[in-house]
Parts: sequence; C-alpha cells; structure tokens
Amino acid sequence: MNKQRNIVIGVSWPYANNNLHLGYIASSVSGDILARYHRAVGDKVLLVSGVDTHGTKPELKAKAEGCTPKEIVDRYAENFREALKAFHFSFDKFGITYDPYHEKKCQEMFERMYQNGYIYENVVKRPYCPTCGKFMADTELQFKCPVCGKLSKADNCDCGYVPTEKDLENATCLVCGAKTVQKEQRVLVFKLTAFKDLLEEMVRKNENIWRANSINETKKYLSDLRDRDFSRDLKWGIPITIKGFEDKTVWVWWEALLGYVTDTMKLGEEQGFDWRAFWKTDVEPDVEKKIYMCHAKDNIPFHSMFLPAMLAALNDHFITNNIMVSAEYLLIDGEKISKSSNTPCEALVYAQTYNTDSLRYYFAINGPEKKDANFTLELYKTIHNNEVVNKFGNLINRTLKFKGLTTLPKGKIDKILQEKVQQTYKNVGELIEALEFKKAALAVMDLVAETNKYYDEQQPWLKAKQEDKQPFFNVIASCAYVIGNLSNLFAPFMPATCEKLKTFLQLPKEVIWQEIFVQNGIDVSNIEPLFTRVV
RNA sequence: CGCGGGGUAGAGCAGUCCGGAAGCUCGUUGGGCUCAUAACCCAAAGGUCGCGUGGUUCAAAUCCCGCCCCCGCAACCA
Repeated sequence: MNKQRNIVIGVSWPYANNNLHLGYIASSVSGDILARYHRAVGDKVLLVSGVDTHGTKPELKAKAEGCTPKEIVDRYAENFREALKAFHFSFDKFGITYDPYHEKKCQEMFERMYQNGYIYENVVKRPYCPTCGKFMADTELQFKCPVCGKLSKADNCDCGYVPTEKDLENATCLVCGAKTVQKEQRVLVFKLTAFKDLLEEMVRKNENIWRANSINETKKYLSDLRDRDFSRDLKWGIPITIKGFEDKTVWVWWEALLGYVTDTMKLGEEQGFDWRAFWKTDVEPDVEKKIYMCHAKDNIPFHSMFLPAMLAALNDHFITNNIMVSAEYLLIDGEKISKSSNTPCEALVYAQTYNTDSLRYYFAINGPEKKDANFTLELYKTIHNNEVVNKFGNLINRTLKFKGLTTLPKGKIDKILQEKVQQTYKNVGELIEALEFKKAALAVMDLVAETNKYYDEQQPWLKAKQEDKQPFFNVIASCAYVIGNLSNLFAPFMPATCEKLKTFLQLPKEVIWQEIFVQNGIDVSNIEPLFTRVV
C-alpha cells in the first residue's frame, strides 16, 4: 500500500459570463476522476475550483442590462453550481473570486510579491476615451483592420489579424462612439521573465508527464518570454493595495489563479488542517505531494507559467511543479461551441435530459483528451444504450435478477476472473495516474466484456436446471463479485451509478481501490435496472 | 512564409516519440444462446492512414520536405 499523499486538483474556474457549457464538463471531468481515484487509494485530496467573476465582460454586460456586475455573475454562478452538482463533481471547495476572503488573501500575496521585487511600475501608451474619461480595454474598442479592411473589435478581427499598438491609434470607443486618443498610462507589471529558468526546468522535468499541447505551448512562450501586465483600469476587480495604484484593479488571471490557493486556505480554516501541507515543501516535508491542473487548451500558459511564477515570487517554499492536464476542445456536431450559435450546448440542459453518469463516461472514452473531440447526440445515445446499458447494466441484471433468484448464493469465485479484477485495479490506477483517462475507462469496460463472456461460456441457465446447484451458484457468485468490484472501478467515471450499485449489494458506501467481496445471502429481489435506455 | 494540437474503415477513436504484416468500440452482415431492459457470445465484410501518386529506407500511418483543411494561441477576452 502506498503512503498517503497530499493531492491538490485544481479545475479551471469557469468565467461568469454565460451559462456553463458541455465543453467545460468534458475538459474538467478529468479532475473529478483524479479526485475520486486518489481518495479511493487513500490519499488526502482537495478538489478545488470556483467562479471567476471579475473583468471586462461582466462589467459590460451589467452596463447593458442596467444592473450590477455582481448580479450578473451571481446568476451564472447559480447555473454553474447546479450543473456541476448534476454532473456529480465532488468539489471540496467551489469558491467565488469576489469573496472578501479571496480578495484579502490575494492582496496579501500581491504585496509580498511587490516587496520581493516581482511586481514593478511601468508607463505604456493605451487608447483613452476622453468622453468616458478612462482607458479602454481592447474589447471596448473598434478599429479598422489593415488586412481585411473591415471595422472590428480590437480583441479579435474575424480575419484573424491581431492589432498592434499602432493599429489602435485611431480606435473608436464602442461605449460612447468617440475617437480615442493615445495616452500614457501607469501600470504595474509582473516580472515573469525572472522565472524563465525555473519554468524551463519545470517543463524539462515534465516532458514525459504533460501532454504535447501543454509542453509545446509553454515552450513557445518561454522561447520569447515577456513580463505581463498586472494592473487593469477596471472597477470590477480586486483593488490593488500597492501605494500609488489604489485606483486600479488586478488583471483577473493573476487573482483567479490564486483561487486554488485561497480555496485551500479557507478550507483549512473551516476544517482545521494546515493548508500549507498541500502547497509547500517545508510543511510535512516527507509527504509526497501532487498538484494537478485540469483545464482546456486556451488556459495553458496561465496554468503552466503564471501560477508557478506567482508562487515562486512569494519566495516561501511553494511547490512550483504543476501536473498539467490540458484538454483540447469539445466540438458539438462538428462545430465549435459558440455562444451565439443555435447549437444547444448548455451543461444543465443536458443534465436534465440525459444521464449525467453516462455523459461522464462518454467524455472519458470519447472526450477531447489529446485532440478536439466531436460530440453528437446520436453517438452519445449509442454509447449510452449499447455500451453502458447493454454491457454494464445487463451484466448486473442477468446476474442479480436471474430468474427465480432472491438471495445471493454462496459460491466459489472463478480464479481467472479474480485475477482479472485484481489486474484491473492495478492497470486502471496506473492509467489514471498517467492521465490516460480514455484507456482507463476502456480497461474497466473490458472487465465487463470479459465477465459477459465468462457468463456465456459458463451457461448458468443450464447449470440452474441441474440437481446440484453449486456450479450455478459459483457462476452467480463470481459475477456478483465482479459487479461488486465494478462499483469501485467505475466510481471515478460513473459515481452516482456506483453508489446505487453499492446500495443494492449492501456494500460500504466508501469507494476503495482494492478488491472487495460481496456478502452472500443478501436479498436481491428488489434490485432495479441502473439505467433506462435513451430514445 | 507566425507558433502549438489534430486529419487513420460508415461513425467515434488508439497506434506515430522508439519504422517491421493496419487495431479498438459502435454500426452493418451471418451464426449461436435464451439468464437478462430484443440484452449477451462467436464470426465476417469494410481503410491506397488529409494531399503530393514527393524524399529517405530492404521496409513508412510512423522519419524528412512541400501543400490543404479543422481547433487553439498570437501578450488589454478569459
């Protein structure tokens, strides 16, 4: 048995700008799989995330709807919580970045980074709107694209061109329509370049652990590393407490990423443990620690560079080695998920219509693990009906609801099946730790297939008619034994189903990552199908 | 000429690092079985591995070169 490890699993914080979409579930379910697995092997696990609330978008939306940014984000936060609950995410903490606790802890950390010399002052030229009386964000500006000639938003032209500082000289303010002027702006900058060596070392160490996208994307940034702005001239954000910059707020990325840490701090206070044992090398130094970061590909540089650099900038024994679990994108019906399109992609809507456990299984075996993955309702239905219901569900029914069977008989467990079960725990555990969730889920389903095959070969329906019932009992007991173990092995992927299964088999609720046995004599007359077919 | 990920049977994907008889699941077709939600088991058919009919090699899905397409990034969207 392994020694107990301290594990932090950070799932990227969804931005409170829209309802949660299915793509978030697809790229985040890996975090919940990791959490449930690590808890099962006996590690101390903190699965943390929360609502990212600050920044330009909620502020603009609030202005458009005539309400406060907080009202906007609260609406979406509610949607997030509901959807994540429906998909059975087992968060230990799901925070929110406007929480005064998060704000205060972030400010303390930023002051320390400033004192350590990693946040410095700079002067840049930015578009300023004389009418609005403030510096405008790119998304609030319109410019004439020199490539396609169209007027477009400064943060993304349809033709793909990225405007330079020069292109924005004659930008128009989208809020009031006035021409902006270039004006010098005092900003705070985070000295990312100070951590080039540290970050390069981290990438080198993880060459065989991270996926290709995070390795190469990070290398790209490191080859031309630049310091990044720290301050923003926005109201809706965490106020900067550094002297001379009190009128500015922190660019959301810097504070949202620290949410993983502030979640842990708060949880430690609530539950009475030392949060530092999860994030720092000098507390519980002999305990093995892992920090997983689960997110989609657009989040890579922030998790692979910003967060470790900030922690290093605190100069306080922080672990600066994230295990990056970077997913690609989920496409729906071959198209990218777009807020404006008609493609229905809201997570909560799917959760209310379909089985969230089989959706999780779908994402595990067919999700955007190493490349963009396509989601179609037809494919989901096929996987639900033909793999989850027919193979897994049917194995349970044909065993436990065998004609005339009312209690689970005592029988000898088949040696080959038992070895297969033991082997599956080992394989699947290794695959999950290697971040190969697709192979892990398939390996469990393979055990199901193996057991269905065993069942067919044994022909228990013939054995049941013999005078000596023992051979029949042996088959049923062997299959029931596998099913009991499937309630552990499938638990990271289909937690609610496995919980129900444990209830049927009168097993302890706790999922453990080792072979278990089902008590003979238990009543099986009331067992119901775990799944219903989807039409 | 920007950078990264990807393009493999009808569908969804492994395999590519480290070259050595094209694999998996579903679907389709045929057979077996009757315990089970018409579920389960066995077998078969189906692919010139995006393109160049490019280069290297005894041998290329895999290495090299060029091109096309999809997704992401491109530093004030997050």
